Order: sequence, then structure tokens, then C-alpha cells
Amino acid sequence: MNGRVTADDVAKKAGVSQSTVSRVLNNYPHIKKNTRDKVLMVIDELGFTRDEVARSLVEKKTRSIGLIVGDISNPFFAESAGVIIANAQKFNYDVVICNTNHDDENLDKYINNFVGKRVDGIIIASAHRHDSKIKQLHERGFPIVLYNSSIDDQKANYVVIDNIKGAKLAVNHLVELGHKSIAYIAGPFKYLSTYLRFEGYQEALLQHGLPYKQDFVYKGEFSYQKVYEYTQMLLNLENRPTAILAVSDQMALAVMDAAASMNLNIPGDLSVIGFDDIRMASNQFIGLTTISQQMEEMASITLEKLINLIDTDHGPSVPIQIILEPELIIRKTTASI
Amino acid sequence: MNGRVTADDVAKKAGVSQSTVSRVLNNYPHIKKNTRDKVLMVIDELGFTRDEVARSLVEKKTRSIGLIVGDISNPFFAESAGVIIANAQKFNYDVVICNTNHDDENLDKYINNFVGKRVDGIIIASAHRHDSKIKQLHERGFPIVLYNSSIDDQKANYVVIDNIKGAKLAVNHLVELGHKSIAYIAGPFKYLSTYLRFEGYQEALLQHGLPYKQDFVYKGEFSYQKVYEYTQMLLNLENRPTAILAVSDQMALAVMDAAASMNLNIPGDLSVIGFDDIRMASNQFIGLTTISQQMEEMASITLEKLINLIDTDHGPSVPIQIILEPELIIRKTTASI
DNA sequence: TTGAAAGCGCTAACAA
DNA sequence: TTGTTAGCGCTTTCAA
Repeated sequence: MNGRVTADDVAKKAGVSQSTVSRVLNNYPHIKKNTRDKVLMVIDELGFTRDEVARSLVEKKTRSIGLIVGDISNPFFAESAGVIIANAQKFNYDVVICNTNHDDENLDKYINNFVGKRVDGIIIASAHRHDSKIKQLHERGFPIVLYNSSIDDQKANYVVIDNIKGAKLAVNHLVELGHKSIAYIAGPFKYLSTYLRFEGYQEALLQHGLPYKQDFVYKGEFSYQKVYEYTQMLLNLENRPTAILAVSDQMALAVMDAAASMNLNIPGDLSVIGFDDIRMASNQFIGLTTISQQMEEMASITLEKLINLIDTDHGPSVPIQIILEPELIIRKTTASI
Repeated sequence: MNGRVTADDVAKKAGVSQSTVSRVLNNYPHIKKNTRDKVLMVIDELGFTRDEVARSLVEKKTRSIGLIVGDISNPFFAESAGVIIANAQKFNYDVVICNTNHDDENLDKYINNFVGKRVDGIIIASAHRHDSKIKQLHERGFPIVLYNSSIDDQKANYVVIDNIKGAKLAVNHLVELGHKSIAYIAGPFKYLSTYLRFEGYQEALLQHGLPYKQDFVYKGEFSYQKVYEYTQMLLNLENRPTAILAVSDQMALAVMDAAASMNLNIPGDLSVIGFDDIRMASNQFIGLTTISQQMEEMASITLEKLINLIDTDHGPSVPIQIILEPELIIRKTTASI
């Protein structure tokens, strides 16, 4: 793009000053119809498009927001991103997406990147609980809200569901069906939500007088393959669990896959329950029992709150801390023992 | 962010000129170690981050690319976006995503938005074949490559698969299994890829001496619900088809859902075959026979080509037109009649 | 109703 | 090795 046409070019050709061009661009009211029309004509003629970069520089607004997810190939994140993008468009914001791959270093790197690019606000869907960059930015008054994740900071902004309760809901359901041996695909504990779900799992076990078995908990990374293998190992055990709870639907799918690979019947031989309620969970051939996070609502609330923050010219304000209710969605992968 | 700290602030505090600060920021070699260290210290002390907006203004590079998809909630697009984001990160580009919802007006609107924001290049995954904006931009030398879609322009840049061949592969497979009555979920014809697949379907029918039935082709929009209903209607017909080919896996899933809702067995009562090979297609419980688009390769090639275009300071060059080979992936939703 | 001019925060040519 | 200065393309006072 060498031949970029600028407002100045338009001005010259239209025989007005560049500030007049700027005024018609910004719908400034007191312009002679004649002048405006002329300018508009030239704009069209020259194919001028206003340079938003230059504009952003003076306005100190980019009308774009950053979204950081842990793994965009996980449908939960992809669907969340979809909702956020769709809503952002309504408010005339663009969203730029970074993917941490659940790597701690990437998180801060991408946050810095966003700050440098001067996005108006950031949504983080995969905040490690101990991240200090987030806290620091937030304290500086930068609009930032955590989505389905949180950090160890009383004052952080976040929109989450009650994770402990969600996990309990799941365990309770299983216990009601008669299960006494319930394994758990927990995932890494660096995420607060992950950790809280684990707590819920443990507490529920305790409440029902069920023993907690270290070996029945997978605390590794969110890897389809690894969970698949772990599940196979689990199901090969003499006293294998009769039910498996997974920290996400994605991981539940891995569990189901593994069970199927061993010719185990779900829910006949094994009950499985997920977390998220991704779209695929309701598919007839999957029919995954799961805990709904109200993803759609969670995502739109998050965006809405972020935009509020952006608009209210951020001073340190009351933290936004919204906790939604989890909901048990019973489908076809759980049955009484 | 009122208290933004600028390079000038750093300069003052470090007792150097602002251009020196700029130099250390850009790793300019001939700086006294002493000066550099001092500047670096102050930068750290003040928590300075370089304003990339200002930088972009002078550099005329934003290091971000725009990605336009038709429907981010369709796993094919989501997975494609994932690959593009992951690769872009390697090259230090951000990607900003817009979602047209398959609406013609949105396409041009978002293209304009991207041009205004001065992204360095654009990938369009859902180009309507008659769009003139794309052609015009391309002719101006703007880096733009079409992904899995194309327009009616000999000189457009695109990366696609051989859609006609793909559709034929699918029909052939079905015919080999003994199917003679094959319906087709085609989707809207405003997309060239959609249209070509339809042609492939028709041609294959012809080649096998099978009649083409207008009523057995769904030409409406990409709507899960509508395809679901259409399929139910189809399967209620006296002489219902024994196989259904869908223009995408997403639509194939709708077909399967509809069949299941009528207690039809797949593939016993109905064979179904998709297009895309989304990740879910290989799930044990879905096992969808489909035509692979080599999404991963297609996406990374597209990005790579785009970045090439960006780097080679775009003059009108030889069009990039890459056609990948489709591949039939046989799984569990197709069987002999 | 319009123009002139300053300034947003940076890079880079030129000079010293 | 470093500082001065002139832009990048816009918005926005201030004056006219």
C-alpha cells in the first residue's frame, strides 16, 4: 500500500482544509451541506479510508479488545470466543485472540503484547492463579476481566460459576445413582477454577463418606492423549472406578473414547460426566451428562462488564465479581450402577 | 490509563534524548553500554511499554492480520482459526477475527474495518464468489488470500481443495456401496466452494447414470435447525434416500441427529457422509465418514502465503492459487445398502 | 462554517 | 555515540 490516500489528499482535491475533511468524517454538525457533499464525493472518488491507527493515536482508543484463551481447539474456548466476538461486533469492537497453549510464560507475554498494542481492554479465559501481571495491570486501572478463571487477589474482576458447587452437583448425581468409586480427571491446579472443582470433588466425597483415592485423580495437563491413556490405565485396574468425572467436556470426551476403545459400554460399564456443556455434549450420539457453565451468559456478561469498564474511564472501582450458578444436565452417559 | 508513561518520560528520567530511548528499544547496535543500561533501568522502573500504535503509524505495519470467517461456532472454522492463530504467533503476528454469520453485507463491512485498522493482511474464509471489494483490494496490491473459498476472478489468491473432486469421491464411495438414491445438503451457492461441490455431486451422479432429483438437494442456508428439519422431511418420504451427502461435517451432524431422532440407524438405515474432517468426526461415537480438506495444511499454507505477500512489499504479482487434494476418510457412517 | 496549528508517541535522517 | 528535528495521519483547540 504505497499509494495510500490521506485526508490531506482529499482536502486538496476538494479544495478545503484537512480539518474540514476530519469534521465530515466525524459527522460534525455545523458544516455547509455543500462542503460536506463535495468532501464526501472526493472521498468516494479517491477511495479514501480513514487511518484508524492514526486516529487511535490521538483518541487513545483502539476499539479492540484482547482475548486470551488456553486452547482455542477446545470447543469450550472456541464457543466462548464465538460469543465474545459476536457481542463485541455489536459494540463495534474488534477482538484479537491469543492462545497460551496453557503455557505460563505465554500468558504474560500476550498480556504485554496487548498492552503494547493498546487494546482497550482484555479478557483472560485462562489466568493462572498466581499471575502477578494481571493484578498489577488491574491496579493500574487497566480494564481487565477474567473469564471462567481467577487469580489469588481479592480485588480481581471475574465472571465464573460456582466451581465447588458444580463439582459437588456432579458427584452427588453419581452418588445418587449408587456409585461409590468415582475417579476424577482434574487437570493442572495452576488454574483456580480447576483447583476449586477438585475441592468440590473432595468435599462431596467426604460428605458422602466416600474415601478419597489419590490414584483416582489425574492432575496432569489438559492433553487429550494423556487423559486417554490415563483412563485406559484406570479402567484396566482390578478395582476400577464405576464412574469418572472430568473437569471439562473435552476431557470427558477423551474418557469416553478410551472406554469405547476397551469395548466398555457407557453408561452400562462406566458412567462419565463432564463440565462445560459444550455444544457437542447435546449431540444425540454423545449425550454427555455434564455441568453447564452457562457459557453463553458467562461470555456475554464478561464482555459487557469489560465494555462498561472501558467506558467508565477506569479508576480503581468496586471489583466485578460475578458467580453464576452451575447446573446439572443429565443426558445419557450416567446411569445407576 | 491516564498515567501512561512515554519514551519521553523515560528519556528525561534517564537524562538522555528520546531518540536514544527509541534506539535501545530497537536494539540499535552503537550505543554505549552505560547509556543502554541506564535506559533499560528506567524503563523497568517506570514500567514503560512502547506504544505500538504510534509505532505502527510511522512504520506502516501493525503486525496483525485480519481473519474473516462465516461462522466461528462451526468447528471447521474454529479449528482453522486455531491453526492460523498458532502459526501467526510464531511469526509474531496477532490475528483479529470477524464473523460474518454468512451475511453478505458483513463481509464488506469487516473488510473495510480491517483496511481501516491497517492490518497487514487479510485471510477470508468465507468469500462470496461475486464480492467485488476483494478483487479491488487485491488489485491495489493489498495482501489478501482466500481460504477454502474463492471469487470469480482469475487473479485472486486462494488456497482450497479440489471441491469437485472431493464431492465426486464422496458420491463414488456411496455408489460403490450400492446406493442409488443420494440426497445432498448443498447449502447456499453464493460460495464458490459450495457451488463446486454441488457440481461435483451432479457430475458424479451423471457419470454413474443416476438421476438428479431437485427435491433431494437442500440449497438453503447453513442452519443446523433447518437442515435438521429438512432431513426429517426427507426421511419421511415414501421413497426416501438411502444416503445423504453433506457439504460440511457440521451439516452432516445435523443430518445424523435428525436420523437418530426418527430412530433410524446409521449406517444401517441411512449412510451419511460429510466434508471437512473436523476433529469430532473421528470421535468413536460419531465416526463420520467424510472428505478431508487437510484443514491443518490448508490453514498453515494460507497463513504462510499471506505473510510472504506481506513481506515482499506487494506489487501485483503472480496469483497464489493452491489446490490441495481431497481425501476420502471412511469411518462408520457409511455402509453398503 | 471553516482554516491554521499543535500534538498524540513513535522512527529515522541528519548533524554534531 | 548521541541529540535535534521532521514527519506518520489523524483530532481538536483557537481564531477568524
